[in-house]
Amino acid sequence: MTAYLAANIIQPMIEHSVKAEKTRRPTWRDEKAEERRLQLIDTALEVFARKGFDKTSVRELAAAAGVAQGLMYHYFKSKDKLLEAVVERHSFLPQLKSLLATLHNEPAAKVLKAVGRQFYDLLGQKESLMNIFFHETQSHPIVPRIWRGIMNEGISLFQNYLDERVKAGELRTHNTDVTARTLAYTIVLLRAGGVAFHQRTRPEAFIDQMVDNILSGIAA
Amino acid sequence: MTAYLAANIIQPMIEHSVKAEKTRRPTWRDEKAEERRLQLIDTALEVFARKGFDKTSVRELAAAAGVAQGLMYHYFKSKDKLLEAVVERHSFLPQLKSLLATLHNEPAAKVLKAVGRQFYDLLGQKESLMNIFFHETQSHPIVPRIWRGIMNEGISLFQNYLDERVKAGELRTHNTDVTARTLAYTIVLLRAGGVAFHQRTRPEAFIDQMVDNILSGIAA
Amino acid sequence: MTAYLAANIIQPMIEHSVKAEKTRRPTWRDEKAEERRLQLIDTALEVFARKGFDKTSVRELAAAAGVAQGLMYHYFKSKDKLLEAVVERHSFLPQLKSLLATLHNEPAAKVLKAVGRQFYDLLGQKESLMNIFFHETQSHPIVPRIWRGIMNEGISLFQNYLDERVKAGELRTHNTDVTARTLAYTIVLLRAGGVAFHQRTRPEAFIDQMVDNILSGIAA
Amino acid sequence: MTAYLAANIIQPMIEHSVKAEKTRRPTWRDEKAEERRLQLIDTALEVFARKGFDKTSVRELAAAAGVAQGLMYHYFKSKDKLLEAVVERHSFLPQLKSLLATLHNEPAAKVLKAVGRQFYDLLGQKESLMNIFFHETQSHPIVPRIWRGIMNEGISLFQNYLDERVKAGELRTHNTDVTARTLAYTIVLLRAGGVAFHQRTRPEAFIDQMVDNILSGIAA
DNA sequence: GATGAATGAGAATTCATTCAT
DNA sequence: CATGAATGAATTCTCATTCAT
Repeated sequence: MTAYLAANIIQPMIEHSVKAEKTRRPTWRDEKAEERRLQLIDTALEVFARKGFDKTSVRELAAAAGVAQGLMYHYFKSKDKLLEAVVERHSFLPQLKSLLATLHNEPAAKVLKAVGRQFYDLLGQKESLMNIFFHETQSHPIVPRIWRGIMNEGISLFQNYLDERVKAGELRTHNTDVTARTLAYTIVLLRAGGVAFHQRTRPEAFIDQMVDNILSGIAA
Repeated sequence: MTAYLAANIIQPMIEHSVKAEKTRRPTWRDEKAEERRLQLIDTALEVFARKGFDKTSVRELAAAAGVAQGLMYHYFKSKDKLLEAVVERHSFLPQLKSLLATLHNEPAAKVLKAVGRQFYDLLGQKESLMNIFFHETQSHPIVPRIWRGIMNEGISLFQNYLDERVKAGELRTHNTDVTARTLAYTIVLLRAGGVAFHQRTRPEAFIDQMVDNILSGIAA
Repeated sequence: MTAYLAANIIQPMIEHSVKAEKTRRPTWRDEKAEERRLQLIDTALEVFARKGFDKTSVRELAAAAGVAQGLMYHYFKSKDKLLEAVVERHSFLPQLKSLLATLHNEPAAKVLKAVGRQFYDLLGQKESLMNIFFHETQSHPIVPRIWRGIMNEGISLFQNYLDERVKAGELRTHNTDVTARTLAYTIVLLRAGGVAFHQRTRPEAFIDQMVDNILSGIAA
Repeated sequence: MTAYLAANIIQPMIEHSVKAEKTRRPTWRDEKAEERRLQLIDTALEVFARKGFDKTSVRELAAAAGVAQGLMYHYFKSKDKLLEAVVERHSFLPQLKSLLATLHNEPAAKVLKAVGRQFYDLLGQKESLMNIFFHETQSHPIVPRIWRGIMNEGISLFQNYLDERVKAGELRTHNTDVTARTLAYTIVLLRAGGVAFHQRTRPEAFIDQMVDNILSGIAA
């Protein structure tokens, strides 16, 4: 029995998502559970974005999802882990990648504006997540980690594209990292600060003109 | 800056302590009290920036300042009001204004890089405040209000300068709002994201090249 | 012991499972169920002894036994009832009785030491149960009831033996209750406190010398 | 300010009992606070003894003491620390020592019974504490530590006395550790088990006869 | 001004127990 | 038999705030 105990007590915390028992096709119950899990995550995303992580109690989250508070802890070990699940699930890295995958061998003058707008739109769709990225960075290391992952990957892909255009002779030889970041950072703050700052230029027009500026320069 | 202080710091102090008998020379006691008040604000700035507002208890703030918790409530009506005092006192609008005041009639090619770097440095000096701007925006309306005030004013002044240079014929006619924001936003995220994103270019060089790009364009 | 088991273990099992159709030969399923029931009890004994009743959750018990929590409630109406089942099943009264049954008409000088050591060993084998006796007495009346039953019965039998030896002229006329309890109590605490107190004398030697002292006295 | 912060933040937890500020004579407020502290401890002793540590909520403790729950945490860092404070404060080691200090050079035949009874009485006065010793040993290491300290010290002193009597020629040469423990352990269980076991002999008489047995032996 | 004792609401988390599958 | 999702009450602990001294 000692061996038995050892095997079962040492790691009594049951991972409920990844079933330990070999690989087994998910039963109806498992599917329901996974559905519920996602529902809880999605609800949490909205509430966290709206009220902020610290200002949201687990009781509220449960109420928003229409379940008992205790159930939250059936699905997530802690409120912190729930936040992690939220940012992991809603990371828009895939969308960003596919957005940037279409670029190859297209002339910059033609696509930069389109890509800028699409990026701006993507951030708009992910407003709740952006909110979390901006506000909950400090206490939860996973939040900046995900955010960093997205930005670094996106900028890297974007830079590759710019390098191609340099090779193709469309752009002059220059530090494409700077260009990529200038465009990306500006669009991010355009979105995040959009509510905050009195922007006089509509975002789409802003992006177009920014691209023009960077392509042709503003010197007389 | 003196006017600023007078309007925002002195007045709330008087309000709670000696009930301002018209205008009266500050006594020794008043000065001591003001000193203590500022000490509490400065300590709070650091602790809030490091731990976040919600994660910081009044007890901790008091301990960090070396006073009893109760004393906090002599100087600030509530923890929220303390945060307001912090962002009000440390708003760097004055510094930003004076930074931009030197620009008039200077050629853009010469000064844009310098101004960009100075702005970047200023943000660096105000790192704690930036932290608060980014993280505590949601629950405390005064935070984004101040932040907005700084950005809008700064961009407006910067834009005025750019318009001058257009008039002077140094820059071509264009939407200077876009240029101002492109530079400002990028530098802000360069600072805020500096730790987060793997930036391959050193900030000073980055700013120089960004200015070059925007002035001359990157098209071949 | 069989009678004991029949009375205490078999019956509650039947009660909850197959609703005892008179007396009926146990089927294979009944046997499996009984096996499982005993496994749950035995696991619970270990875990309760190690962690304490209150500090052990049903979830942990289930995990330790390798079953789902819900199953616990098929076999035991509540966590409290499980504890009762544990102390009932592991009561070592039968062993104690058989240990004391061998004494009759044996000379005290010869057997007291042996009996003392055997009692000490028995307590050692039942360490987990002893733990429960000592720690969970308060909240669960059945615990002290069982413990009392064992002690009272044991001491009574032991006293009978001593009375015999008095009658046989081997021991002087005296209050044998006192003697029986002195030996029994001391051995119990020797065991229970063994870990706690810095005992300078090894238990076996201790028991021998204690018996010598009581038989012959320590007066010069 | 950095030094300031370092000095005050690193150890923000204020020890409230031992004032850090030099040594300063206790003010009226300090005295009130200490009184309150003791009141909370004493209340806790009773309630813990009656209901058991785990079954007692901090809410109940506060109610029993007539204060707000939050105040408990002003005086004790946690419920566990409160228990530690309880056993530390009520350790009866001093009383036990003074009880045993009177023994020197007194003849054993005369004093053993008296000391036995006094020890029994002392345990009776400390019934609540004994309860805690017996029931809360497992989860709170300080409990057995204190209990061990008392027992070891007491037995050691008692043994010294017995050794003296051996040297004085009143007792025969023998392992006095065994004698000391036999008497002590039996009295402890006499007290602790008193309620539990059907003792047929009144405690005082029991102690007298036990001492007689050990001094003179029970052999015919 | 300054202290820290005192309050009570509310937070995260645990847990025995039930029950549909 | 067996599972584990679901419940909701209870628990420990934190914290902003007040106030007598």
